[in-house]
Amino acid sequence: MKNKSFLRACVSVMAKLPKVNRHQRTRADHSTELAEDYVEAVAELIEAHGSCRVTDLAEYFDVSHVTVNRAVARFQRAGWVTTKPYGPIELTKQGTQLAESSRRRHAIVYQFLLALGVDEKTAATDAEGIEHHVSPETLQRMEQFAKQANSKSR
Amino acid sequence: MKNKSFLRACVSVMAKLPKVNRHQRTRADHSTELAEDYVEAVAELIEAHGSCRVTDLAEYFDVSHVTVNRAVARFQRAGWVTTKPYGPIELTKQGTQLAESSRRRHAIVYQFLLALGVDEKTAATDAEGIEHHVSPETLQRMEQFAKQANSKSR
DNA sequence: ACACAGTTTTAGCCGAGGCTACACTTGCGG
DNA sequence: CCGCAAGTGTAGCCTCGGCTAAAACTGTGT
Ligand SMILES: [Mn+2]
Ligand SMILES: [Mn+2]
Ligand SMILES: [Mn+2]
Ligand SMILES: [Mn+2]
Repeated sequence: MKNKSFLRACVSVMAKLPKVNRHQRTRADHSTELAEDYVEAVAELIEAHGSCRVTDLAEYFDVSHVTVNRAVARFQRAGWVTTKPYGPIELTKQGTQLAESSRRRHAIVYQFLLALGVDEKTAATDAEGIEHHVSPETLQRMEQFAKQANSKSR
Repeated sequence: MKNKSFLRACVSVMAKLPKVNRHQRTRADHSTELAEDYVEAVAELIEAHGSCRVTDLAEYFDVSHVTVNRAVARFQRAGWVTTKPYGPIELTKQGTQLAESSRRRHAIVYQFLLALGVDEKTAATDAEGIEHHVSPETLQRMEQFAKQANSKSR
């Protein structure tokens, strides 16, 4: 019975797994996840078009402009972006910082997946979700691995 | 200006990133994420205690028993678990299958992070979030890497 | 100057996933 | 067999993140 032994293997691996509040951390990650994607997108769109409007973000994320509008209002309250009525969306100092660290992390995760041998499209998709759950320590390991793989292939 | 050049590097990496609907995939991942964690936990608890009750899950996830109750009702409607009033929670055939594949994926991601050099506690925490965003292709690469690292160290 | 198209905002709906307070079952120990 | 603690369920609240429909604003071309 191959299945039975696999089951036992799983059990033994997961039993050793330190279970101290890891679900709380994951829930916390999710609460900032959308904000991270938004500030990243705002930064990208400003660089690409010179400004970022509600409709740009709606198209970018493939959601309705109404959804964007309410999200932007939340993130304004949180201090990451600023907007005047009917005006473009800009990043605050904090927002810029968050965007930069998020983009750095996102880029590292993406390049890491490429270095691991994952194809570009899959790497892009997976990185979009994975990035928000990567701790500084893991990120550092990923960066190191990607750099190493890069230098070898050159 | 170190910062300026880093910024340009980020831009060039992310510009090449295939952006076809990756946010939709991430949103889809999130909609099944909790279900995956629940069936995993139910399987674990049944193995450990012989049965799984609402309070076990509440303690496991560190949420209120009410939250668990409603989630279990949702997952019963979805066909992953069964419960009778005031009775224990069991997995359906589908639920058992989902639990097995989720646990397998979770274990691989965890061992992969260990192989990458991440410490146990951090690996456990990060794996809890990352697991839900790892595609079959990426999972296969991670498994391969973990196996390789394991055989080297032996 | 003004109409009209495009953009933004508001109103109001939904489900998921968190909570507290309270009500109801169940299973024991005395 | 009864009472009480622990477990389970219900009622009702919240925020987030999705939607459609409709109203309000802006900016451009004639
Ligand atoms: Mn990102
Ligand atoms: Mn993302
Ligand atoms: Mn899991
Ligand atoms: Mn998880």
